[in-house]
Amino acid sequence: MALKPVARRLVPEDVFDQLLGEVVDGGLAAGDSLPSERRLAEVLGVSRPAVREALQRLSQAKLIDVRHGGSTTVRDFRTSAGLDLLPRLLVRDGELDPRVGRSILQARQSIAPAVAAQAAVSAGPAAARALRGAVTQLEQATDSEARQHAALGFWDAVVDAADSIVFRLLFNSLRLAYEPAIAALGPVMGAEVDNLDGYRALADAVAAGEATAAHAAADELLRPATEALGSLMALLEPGKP
Amino acid sequence: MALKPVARRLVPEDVFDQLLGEVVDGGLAAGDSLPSERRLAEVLGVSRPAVREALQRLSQAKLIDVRHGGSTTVRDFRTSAGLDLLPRLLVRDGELDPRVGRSILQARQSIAPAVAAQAAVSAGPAAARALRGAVTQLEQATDSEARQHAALGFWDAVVDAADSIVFRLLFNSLRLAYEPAIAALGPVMGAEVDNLDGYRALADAVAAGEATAAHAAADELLRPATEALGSLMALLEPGKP
DNA sequence: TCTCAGGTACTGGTCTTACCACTTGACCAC
DNA sequence: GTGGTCAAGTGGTAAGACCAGTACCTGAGA
Repeated sequence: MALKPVARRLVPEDVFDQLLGEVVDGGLAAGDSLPSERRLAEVLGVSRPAVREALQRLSQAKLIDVRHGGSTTVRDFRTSAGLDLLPRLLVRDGELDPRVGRSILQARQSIAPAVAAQAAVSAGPAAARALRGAVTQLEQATDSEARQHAALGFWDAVVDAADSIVFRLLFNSLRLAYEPAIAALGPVMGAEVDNLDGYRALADAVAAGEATAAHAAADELLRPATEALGSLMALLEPGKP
Repeated sequence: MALKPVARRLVPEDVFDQLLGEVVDGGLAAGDSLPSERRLAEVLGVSRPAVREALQRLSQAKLIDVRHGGSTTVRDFRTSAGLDLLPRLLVRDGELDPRVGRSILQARQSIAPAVAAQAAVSAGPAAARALRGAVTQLEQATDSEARQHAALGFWDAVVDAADSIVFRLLFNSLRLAYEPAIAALGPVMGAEVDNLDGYRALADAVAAGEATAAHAAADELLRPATEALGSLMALLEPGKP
């Protein structure tokens, strides 16, 4: 019996999602003016504070520009939004955007080896222990989804070992985008998380402080999935703009 | 007579900043409970909606956990916050945190070459033109600060050429952290933005589609500043934890 | 006819108050 | 122990009012 928590839609959250959708889908183009708070509240059938909360959140995400006394306008999210917008771009209306997914895997392929190399430089005994523990977790995971979660835990340990606040926050942002998509990504990532030798090699290199080896191990570990999704995308969108 | 615009503190913004400071400075540890909204409003002398807006923004930044009916608790921002928090961490109380700054330059050193390489792969004629225009801007900038802004414009063009939504949002996040610190970073970055040959070499490599050369050019361009700040930090904090 | 000061209508910013919905914990009956 | 009930406290939402800043139009003066 698989029960799941009931989804409770909060009003400002709903308003936020609706406006966000309009902005990222282009229904509201950059430079457009939004209706006034009172008008929005009336149209949506909610109170003004609810609209206000949603607008403030959009403003914090750099998606709109609110000016006291003037009208609030839509910004170009591609040039202003930060990485925290990524989860909202990857899964839209419950569906994965394959172009965003490919971009994530490409970025991962570029960045993860660098993180691994830095982890090898700064890792102490405690970090090495944590890394080995993560490998054990990975070995004990039974199904593919559990292994994907364990793999996230492994990379979490690598990022910890790297001891970099930027890499840490960057990892958090990417994980936030990745986690909701784990089930959908199972087929693509299955081979990668089954490659236990790859994880062991990476963990050993980091623990031994061998930056070059760690870099290479991470690159090898991730490359198959990156290339698999890359060629898959090339098939799906032959005439990419 | 040098007048400057009066700082218009908006109430929710002020509340947000105060609570944010408590969270990142450890005055409120992870797991701690915040006072109720009514209590906070009373203590701070503002209305509840104002407090609410601030709390919602903290919640969106993944810094607190708000539960209907229960108390709102502080989360561990190191494991939950996204990269959009970076600007707030880099400059705190008007001062730069050198450890965060060093982390940013290290991450830049790791990531930028990868972006340059991908730009070389995907750049079309338009992107190459934009890149050359950015170099021209850089050549025409007179003082150091203008050159730093022009350098940002150059990297903006590189990121555009890479045609990756993740790299684009990542760049936006880093730029948002970097821009307020430009004046303070002048001494460290001066030599880098004076290295016009380095930018030209990188632009040429990207325009020519030579990924390996672009990677190397970007690495060379950024390395001096990275190492300069790295050794500076090593001096400042000999017993880094 | 042009220019610009002033008014006016509309926008976001803030507060107050009230009520609803949910969680918690204590108490009580079974 | 188990489950039900209730009260108190919390966040969620709404309505209305007023303050503060902006955009625009209007009319007097040049």
